[in-house]
Amino acid sequence: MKEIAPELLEQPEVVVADEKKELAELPNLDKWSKVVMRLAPFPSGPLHIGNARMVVLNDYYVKRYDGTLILVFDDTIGSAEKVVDLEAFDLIPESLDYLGVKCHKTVYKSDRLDLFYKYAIDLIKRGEAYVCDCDAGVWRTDHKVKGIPCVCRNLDIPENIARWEKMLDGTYAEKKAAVRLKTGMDNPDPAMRDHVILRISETDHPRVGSKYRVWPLLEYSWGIDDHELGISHIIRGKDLVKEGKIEQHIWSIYDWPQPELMYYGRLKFQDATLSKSKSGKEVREGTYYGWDDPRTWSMQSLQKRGIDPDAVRKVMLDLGLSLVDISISMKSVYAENRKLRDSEAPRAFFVQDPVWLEALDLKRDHAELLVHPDFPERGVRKIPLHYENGKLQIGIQASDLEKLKSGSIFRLKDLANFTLENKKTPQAKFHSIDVNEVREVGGPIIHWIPRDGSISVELAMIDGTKVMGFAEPGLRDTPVGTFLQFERVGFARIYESGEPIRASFAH
RNA sequence: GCCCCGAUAGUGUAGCACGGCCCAGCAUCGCGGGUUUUCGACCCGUAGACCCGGGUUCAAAUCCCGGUCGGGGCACCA
Repeated sequence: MKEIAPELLEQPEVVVADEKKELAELPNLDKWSKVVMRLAPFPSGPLHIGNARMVVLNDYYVKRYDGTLILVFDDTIGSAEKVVDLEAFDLIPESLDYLGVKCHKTVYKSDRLDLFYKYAIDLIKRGEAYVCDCDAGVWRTDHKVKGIPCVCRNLDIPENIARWEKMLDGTYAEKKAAVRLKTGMDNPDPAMRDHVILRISETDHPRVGSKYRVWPLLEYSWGIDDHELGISHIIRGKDLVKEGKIEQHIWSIYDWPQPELMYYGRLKFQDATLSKSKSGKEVREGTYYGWDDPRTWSMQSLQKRGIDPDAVRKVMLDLGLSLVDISISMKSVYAENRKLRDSEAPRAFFVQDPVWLEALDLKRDHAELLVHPDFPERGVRKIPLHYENGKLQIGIQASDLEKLKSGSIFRLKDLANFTLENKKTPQAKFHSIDVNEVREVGGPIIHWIPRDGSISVELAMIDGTKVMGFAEPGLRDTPVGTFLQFERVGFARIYESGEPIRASFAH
């Protein structure tokens, strides 16, 4: 056999697939000496879970090819609806830190107006752009829709330069003139006909004040900057494909190398409403308690809840680069988080709004429970039991008491089995120690806390409400920042010590 | 109205550029069972999809044509 067909004896060299499913290669890598990508958030607040796709995808590829990642604050003047918020310049880097994203360089669009002006003049001189003083509404109905050029389009270059000066010096008021790029009035796509690339705005800018009154539009500023910054690959949402086409038009005029454009579809969460403007309003008005309020779905809020950034990254990467609009559930993030963090999370008892139960005849002075059921080597937690006149007060969840029938047997987890004597004024009598006694009859095993020694806990829920309750005494010594599991309640993270201890519910 | 894009199980995704290895893989959810002193974790099993119609071909999830449905753009927003 060995001589006839030795290859059959050898173990086939199975190519072991990478643990992590790799995304597709970036296109045309050979065209570029280095992968350079950029993150371009509009600074109106921290990054939220919906922005994570853009961030994670770009960061992933930069890391994969050892490239450069540039953070570019897209802080042009915006509009009445889109307003730059100064604190976002700090909140966004904070969000990125959480996600483990490292930007090699930070750039502000609002620092680059002179550059945009320089190219604007050049474009006008080349006859590729013109200053249009038509009313926006009239231009839309009479020219764009019909594909008919307006008179401004055919004005000579000196006249256009003169008009440009008038835009800068204030002769033209807001909305009275704008620079249009000659993308073509005969373009079959009305969206592509001679788009405005610079316009007048007298609004004060939070960073540069009233220094400039002519501001670029996104597609123009990027047409210049993607080249100036040496960007090789662009990954962005598909709502920007028209802008991409306009950028390509600009790159063609100058015969610049064309960065690779890639788009992904819209991402919605079935169980989270994402609105940065609404969140901003609620934070300012104090309805939300801050940018780390879970209702903002900001990175800060996820961090506070103890969501591992790698859970977010994993989910985002799993979505890939598809153009389809998708709707996913936060449950997938939670599922990943559980995988990542369940093993580290110590267990504890927490009872919300406890009802007090009098436990009779128990002859133990403490309970011993495992810190983590899967890792007994991590030791035990002790819950001391104090008796007053031979009586022991135990707090249990109202919903658990409700399900119990008088006379039935139940177990206080890791302590003992009891028979419910009285439900109205809750009283239970010691039945037995062995867990099997309750298992055999299918009785419930519930969590509990002793009245004496427990510590009060405020648990911030995902819907913004805060619930009060008590946790076992040992929680006093649990460090701030600990991600733990309240048994039968869910995972949470302690973010503040004291009385009460404050924790944020994760999932 | 005009232009562009997309369509694989409940949800998401792989495969589609070079048709056969795909009676379609993976994850999650569902269901059943096991284990566990949690409604957590773990283990085993199970169910579930190529939008429709035509064409090309020995062979189509993959190519072509037509349709349907869905999304986006048509701002002096980003």
